[in-house]
This record gives sequence, C-alpha cells and structure tokens, in this order.
Amino acid sequence: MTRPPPEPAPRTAPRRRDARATRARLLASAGEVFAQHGFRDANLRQICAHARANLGAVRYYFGGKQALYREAFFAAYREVFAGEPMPRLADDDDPAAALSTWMRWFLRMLLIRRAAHPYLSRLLARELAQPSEVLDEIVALVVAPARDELERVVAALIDADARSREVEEKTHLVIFLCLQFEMAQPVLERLGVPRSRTPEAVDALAGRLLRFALAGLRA
Amino acid sequence: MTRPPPEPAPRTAPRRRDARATRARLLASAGEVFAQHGFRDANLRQICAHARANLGAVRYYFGGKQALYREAFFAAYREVFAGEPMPRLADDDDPAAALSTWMRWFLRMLLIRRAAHPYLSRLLARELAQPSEVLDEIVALVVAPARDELERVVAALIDADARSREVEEKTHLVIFLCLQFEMAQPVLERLGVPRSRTPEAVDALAGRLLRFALAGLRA
DNA sequence: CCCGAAGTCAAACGCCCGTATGACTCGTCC
DNA sequence: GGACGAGTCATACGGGCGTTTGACTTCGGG
Repeated sequence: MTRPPPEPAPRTAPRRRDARATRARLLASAGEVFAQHGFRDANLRQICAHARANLGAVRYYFGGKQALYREAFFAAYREVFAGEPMPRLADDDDPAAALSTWMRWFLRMLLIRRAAHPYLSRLLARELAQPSEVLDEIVALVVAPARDELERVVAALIDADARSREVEEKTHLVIFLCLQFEMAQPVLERLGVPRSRTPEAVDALAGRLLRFALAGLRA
Repeated sequence: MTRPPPEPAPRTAPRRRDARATRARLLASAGEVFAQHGFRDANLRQICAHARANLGAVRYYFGGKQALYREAFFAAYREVFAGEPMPRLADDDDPAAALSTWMRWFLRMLLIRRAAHPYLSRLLARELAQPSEVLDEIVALVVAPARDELERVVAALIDADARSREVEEKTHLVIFLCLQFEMAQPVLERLGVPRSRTPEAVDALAGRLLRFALAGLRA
C-alpha cells in the first residue's frame, strides 16, 4: 500500500522525479508544521505546499496523516541525537565527573542542538500534553536508557543500590532539573527568563546546575 | 450578546429552568472534555451532551468555543486554589521553615487537590505545549506571584539580593523541582514511577525534595 | 520504440464541527 | 390570564480537511 523508504543508495544521478527527495521534503515540512500547530491543527495541504509536493503524496508515501506524524517525529529525533550519542558513563571513574559529563551533554541536546531542529522539542511537549502511542516508543527508546545510565552514576555517587527507591527518585530529579529548561520554556519566557543559546552560556548553566544537583544528591 | 454570569444569589427556590445550574454544568463538562482531548479535539456536542445542555447553550452563555475554554480554565483554577491560598512567607522567621511550608503547599496543590479537579493540570500541560492567551493570564495571575514570594525566601536562604540573577535562577529550580511531578507525569507513568496520592506520601515526598533543594540552594 | 511501473497531480467526496437561526416553552409580573 | 423575556431546542449552513480516485507524466528496460 504505502511505498517503503526507497533504496538507501541512489544508483544513478539524481532523477528529475526523485522519490527519496520528495519523501525527505515531506518529512521535514511535516516536522516543522506539526511542531508549530500540533497534530490536529496541522493540515496536510500546508505541509505539502511547503514541501512542494502534491497532497496525494502523503497517502502515496506514508498512508495517512497519523503515519506521517510518527515518521516525522522519529526522523527529527534521529537527526538530533545521531550526531552526538549519549556518553557512556559506567566507564568513568569519578561519579561526579560522570554526572557532569551527562548533564552537559543533555543540556547541549536540549538547548543547542535544537537549533538544528527547532521543532523536536515542541513535538515532545505536545506529546507530554497529549500522549499518543509515539510517546510510548520515545520513552522506551530514549528516556528509559538515559535514565538507566544516569541511575548508575547516581547510585555510585550516593553509594546506594542502583535499584533502590532513593536512587530512582533522585535520578529523576536530575533529569527533570535539566529538562525543565525545555518543557517549561513557554512559562520561563513569560517570566522574562532569557534562554541560554551559546555553547558558553549553556556550559555555565550546566556548571551551576551541577553544583545544585551534586549538593542535593549528597544531602 | 452573551449572557453574563447570573446573579450571585438565587432569590427563589431552584427553578426548573435554572440558568446558573446549566452554566455551571457546561463549565464543568467543558473543563473535563477540554482536558481530555485538548481544545481542538474537544467538540461542543460532546460537551453539551455531557452537561445535559443544548448545543445552542454554548453560544447563549459564552458566545463561542474559545470563550468557553477560557472560562472553564479559570473556573477550574479558582476552585483548586481558592480553598487553600498560597501561604505568605515573608512573615516567617526561619527561611528553611518557610521553604518547607511553601513546597508542601505547592505539592499538595499539585498532587492532592488535583483529585478535586483532575483536569486542571492537563489543561496547564496543554497550554505549555501550545500557549494561548490564557497562559499569559495564568502566568501573570498565579505563577509570577508565587515566584516573587518564593524569591524572597530563597534570597534570605542564600543571603543574596532578591533581584540577583542567582536568586532568580535558583527560585525557578525549586519551582520546577516540584512542578515536574505535574508536568512530566505522562513520562513518569511510562517509566513506572508511582504517583504519591495520599497526604502522608506527599508530605514524605515534600520532605525529601526539601532536603534536596536546601542542599542545592546552599551549595 | 513501446510498455509497464513509479511518481505526480487536480479534483472531488464525505465527514466533522462551530456557528447561526428561529421557533417553542416555560416562569414571572402586571 | 396575557404578555414579555429568559432559557431551551432542533435544524440547517458553511467551511475546513483527510481521504480517495483516476488520469497524466516520466523513467527504465526489453
């Protein structure tokens, strides 16, 4: 029914009718529009127009609006995280240094790399407000592994069993300590809090958060 | 055009055609349905049916869907916070005790009183994902005053100017440390984190968060 | 050169839903 | 008890949008 993603490598020179390119444009446009307006308010005509594709292309390539949304979400996610995968922490000797590494990486993802994909975060915020099946996959694919990784660091830091309630809770505190800058941005904006955008500012912010988190964890 | 809220006190015995009651039912139903489906996906026919009111009643009482949404949001907000207003903190001598009071109150609002209005939090989450004019009002009306109040406590706690960058940032950290249990609930749920529901559990949680926050603030 | 498949396109179908309308039915007051 | 206004109701209008269809165009291979 729906066309599968075309062959990975184009054998010939770019064709005038390039299915791969059309599909990609559609995906990019969809990510943008869905992020801006939400699933329901986004309309396919706009997405297609912006992608210089015909309305029918959605059905042809993806099968429908819902499927397009899902693909767009994962495509955006992949592009953002593929460039800089989560650092492995267990190898690191010093738990405090490991925590620092993780937090800096996470904040960099949230605050800087989003410039490359300004809509991934908004897609996520929308999923939080109205979870669809996509959120299940995202949590299982991204959040849970990150949590598990960080959990080991926290356990080492406070010298407790990685499976204990305390470690679990404190791990989540650290994650959301960072994540708030993403999730609560509309509120922070209205409170007049400027967003750190430059690598230097983000690094400084990470440093302050790290101090806060370290003290809290050890308390 | 739209009927104003009826007289505060009903002079006579409840009438068979009771405008006040109809309006209230509509408001309650709207809050529920908007929270469950979001502004766009909620439909007036469903809201009206659930409120045992006619479709035309929406226009009659509120003027339209958007206006109904706004009214429903504020009605829910008022009901949740009216019962237990934010504690005044400046009066308290010990900053640590003041922080404790504030955090306990805040968490109680988020985790317990929401049982009375299970949909206020979801309405808020939706506003975060897709801010409308309503979010401006909510921030100005609720979040900003709470922030200002807490800011004084934090300033006293770390012995700094209440208007300094440091105080501002740390205040936000504390707020969102609590707020995450509200905002990130869909994620926490999928991670298998149970929600504290009983007053005792919430109090215990508040205690742990307080330890974390105090240590972090003083770091 | 032709044929079939892959891709594109315009047009239309059909549904959902917010809004609008006008008639009907109560309660109340003169 | 008649009339007026508040409240209720069924019905219809109109637009937006996802989906579907079928014909047209381009390309590669026999």
